[in-house]
Amino acid sequence: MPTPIQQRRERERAQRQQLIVATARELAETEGWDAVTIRRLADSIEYSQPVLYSHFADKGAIIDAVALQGFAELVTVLRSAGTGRSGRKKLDALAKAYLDFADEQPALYEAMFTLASDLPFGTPEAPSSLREGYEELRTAFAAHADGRDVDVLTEVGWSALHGLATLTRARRLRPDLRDQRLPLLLGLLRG
Amino acid sequence: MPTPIQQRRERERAQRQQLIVATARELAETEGWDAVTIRRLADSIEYSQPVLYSHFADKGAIIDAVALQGFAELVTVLRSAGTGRSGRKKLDALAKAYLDFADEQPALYEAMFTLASDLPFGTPEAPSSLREGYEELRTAFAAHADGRDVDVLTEVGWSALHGLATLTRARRLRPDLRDQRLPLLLGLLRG
DNA sequence: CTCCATTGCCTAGCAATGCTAGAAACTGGA
DNA sequence: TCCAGTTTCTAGCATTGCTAGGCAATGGAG
Repeated sequence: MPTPIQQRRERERAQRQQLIVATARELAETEGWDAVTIRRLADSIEYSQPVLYSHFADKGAIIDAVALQGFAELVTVLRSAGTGRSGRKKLDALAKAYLDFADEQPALYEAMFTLASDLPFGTPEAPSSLREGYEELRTAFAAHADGRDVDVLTEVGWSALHGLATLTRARRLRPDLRDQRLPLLLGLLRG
Repeated sequence: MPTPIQQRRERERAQRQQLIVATARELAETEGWDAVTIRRLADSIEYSQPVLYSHFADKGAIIDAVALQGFAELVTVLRSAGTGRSGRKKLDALAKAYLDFADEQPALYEAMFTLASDLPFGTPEAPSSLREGYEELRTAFAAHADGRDVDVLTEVGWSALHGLATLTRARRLRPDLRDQRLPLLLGLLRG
């Protein structure tokens, strides 16, 4: 039975936790993840370092929290790109939305896919946004399965998008071909 | 005009440099890149830390050297997978070889694609193995271009393989669908 | 209003890391 | 045997993630 005063404290605590995550994300996006140190975060939120450790077990947990936020946002981005469309148009819109997301928030995407330390993925307690994101993609691919297994197609399509996103960011692909890659991929995917 | 004795010294130096790279790679593969510290490398090669810095500007340069070695090996792997085959068989073999390479030497692959600090890629002095690797893939894709731009197709195909490799390693794909993904991708790629 | 227990917070520090300055030791020729 | 030049090592710095132990604020009881 929580007293009102305890409730207020928990509220403030949750708020501060959110501030930590937001600060980490912002700093990562502007100066890169290397610049995200516990000391700088502590300075930013105007608390001492141990306070951070009362919210998160270690630095990795902070990154995980940012990643999780990223997945949640990716879901909403994909959803809004998909609503009102279907078939080919839906797939095109989702793919473009996915690449734009990765392109516009590279540090966030990095947290989600190369920094996050083993977020539970295939497990029951996979944070729901992960599964939801997958489902969102799946509905777009379903229309183009054409006899093929929808899940396999989704995984392969997602992998292609992910590879495109990461190799583009690492500048390993020719800039002058940039606008031709996604159309070609979409052509492949719809058979 | 180098005296013989200088030559010997340079030879020994090159040998030691190679030892550093090999040690870093081995340690990374067995214990992960986090375990690769300058101190441990120095201990392993039985020299003090500053000696390492007489070979490499910083730790990143060591990783880059490992990555470069990886690209050279990837080229030979792809070549040997491709020789004697053509058309569909060649593409299949190359793709499988690529994924096997990434799967069997995850730390090496990580050095090549997520750790390497800006190896010059699109530039004139892109270490030749990078361009050679791309060319090797390109020849395999050329047979299936079918009107499409070969370079775009190669980049997209490569991205898909890369995405598959990284997402698989991060355990974000369903293990039970593992054997179905590559065949489906190959089906897409050949049109 | 005063006291006190509980909770929350901060100061100070540890161990490990990448990297470097300066001294010491070795090398090979005179 | 000695010396100049190079190579190597010892010792240390600054920064990092993380933690122990003490201090202070908070809010209820008398």
